[in-house]
Amino acid sequence: MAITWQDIHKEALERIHSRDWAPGALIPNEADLAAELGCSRATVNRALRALAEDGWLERRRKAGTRVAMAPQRRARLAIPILREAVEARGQSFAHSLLSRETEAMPPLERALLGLSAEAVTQRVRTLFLADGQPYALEDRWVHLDGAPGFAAQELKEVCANEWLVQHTPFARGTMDYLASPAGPFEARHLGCPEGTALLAMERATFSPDTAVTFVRTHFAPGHRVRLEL
Amino acid sequence: MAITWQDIHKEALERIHSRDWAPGALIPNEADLAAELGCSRATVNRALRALAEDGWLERRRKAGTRVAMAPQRRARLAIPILREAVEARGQSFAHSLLSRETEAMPPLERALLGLSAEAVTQRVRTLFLADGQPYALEDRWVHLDGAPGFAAQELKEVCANEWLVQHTPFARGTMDYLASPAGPFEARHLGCPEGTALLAMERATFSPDTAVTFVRTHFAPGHRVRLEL
DNA sequence: AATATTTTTATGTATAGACATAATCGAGTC
DNA sequence: GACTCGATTATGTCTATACATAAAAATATT
Repeated sequence: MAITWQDIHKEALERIHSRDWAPGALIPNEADLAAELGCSRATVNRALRALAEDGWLERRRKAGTRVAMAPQRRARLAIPILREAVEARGQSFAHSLLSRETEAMPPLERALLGLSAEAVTQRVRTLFLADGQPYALEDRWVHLDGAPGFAAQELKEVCANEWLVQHTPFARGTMDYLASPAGPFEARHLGCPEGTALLAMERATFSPDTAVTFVRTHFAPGHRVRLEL
Repeated sequence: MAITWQDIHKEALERIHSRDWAPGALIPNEADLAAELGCSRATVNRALRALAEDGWLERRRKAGTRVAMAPQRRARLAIPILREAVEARGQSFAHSLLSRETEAMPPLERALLGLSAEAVTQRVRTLFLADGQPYALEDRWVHLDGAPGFAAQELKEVCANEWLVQHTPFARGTMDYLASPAGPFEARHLGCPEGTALLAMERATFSPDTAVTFVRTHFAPGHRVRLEL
């Protein structure tokens, strides 16, 4: 077959790696590259666009394409779906509902979701186990108006996380990672001393219309989030 | 102008959000969509491919395109370049070299980089300041064979991080986030009590040929990493 | 010299048409 | 039923061409 855009992609990456195209330098324009490499401009465009999306190149109309000063500025993170993360390691997955109450959100969390004090929310706390060992402790508030049907749902089989993923239209959100010392609650359920440094994740989720849920998850001691670059 | 791929992208996202195209369901093929929406198949392809890259759709040859069961499974993380992160918040950026010695890597870190015990490495510790306040504490090993010129470099003006980014061909690596209690060294330099829960990042970097560097960075208390979904 | 206007140019994108490729489906076979 | 194998089909990609658009560079105007 003819030259594929992957060929061009590979060739360009090699030129970047070899510093033939040095960081900050302007590279030849698409038309010239197409002529040099023996393919159409569209193919070159496809390859260079992919490299730009991954942060290797910076492109601007008329100004041309240059190698990024700090290459590889973006990484993809697979959003953890707890069940999959656990089962991918060949461990058994289980969860147990610790508590579920209709409870107003604290002002701080409420502000993050942009909800008024009148919004009705439910607090659900769940412990996740991998091979019977504590894996993560989830503290979740669900905005009932944003998740119709949630209140009526038993959470024995399906955990809150999975129910929401499958039943609410998801649009956007934020996810923060931070370190947090274990409080009495986390210490008891994760089986570690109070004050242990734990990795925590805070996630706010919005449907196209309104806020849906805010979660704070504490992971068991030693947990890591890995990104491949 | 004619219909753009962004139009199709938006239209498709709306159909997903409205559950007109429900999770798991098969959507019409490209040719049909092109006919329905009044554009060429290439335009539809561009839009659907973008949605697939962001995790909204799953595409397979012959099998067709379906809405992902757990939509939005990937997030982009902007890899922190400390100087940029600090300056983006309008704060002044400074760094101070705490120590620099030729020192063998501990076996654990060495194994991560796949280096033999003979590899010559330098250990560099740097404190980063934002508006004069401690921001992050970096503990770095540099494999001198993988970073030619590093040993001769003064690190007063340019910090190790920036020098390496600009002078070594970068290819791939891993990045882990974890929680770690402050030891005496971190406590002293970050100005917090020993045992404080700190967010830490471990990063291994490889050039096309060999391992380049391993870094462990402890961030000041309260630090967060944010991902936009 | 500062400012406004035009020209130029590299990337961005749409199109029709063609072929490649993977995977499913169904027909025929054992 | 289990299997092989070819037909079918949806996505993947390349091509050539055309025009759009942003922004830099050059030019004209004040």
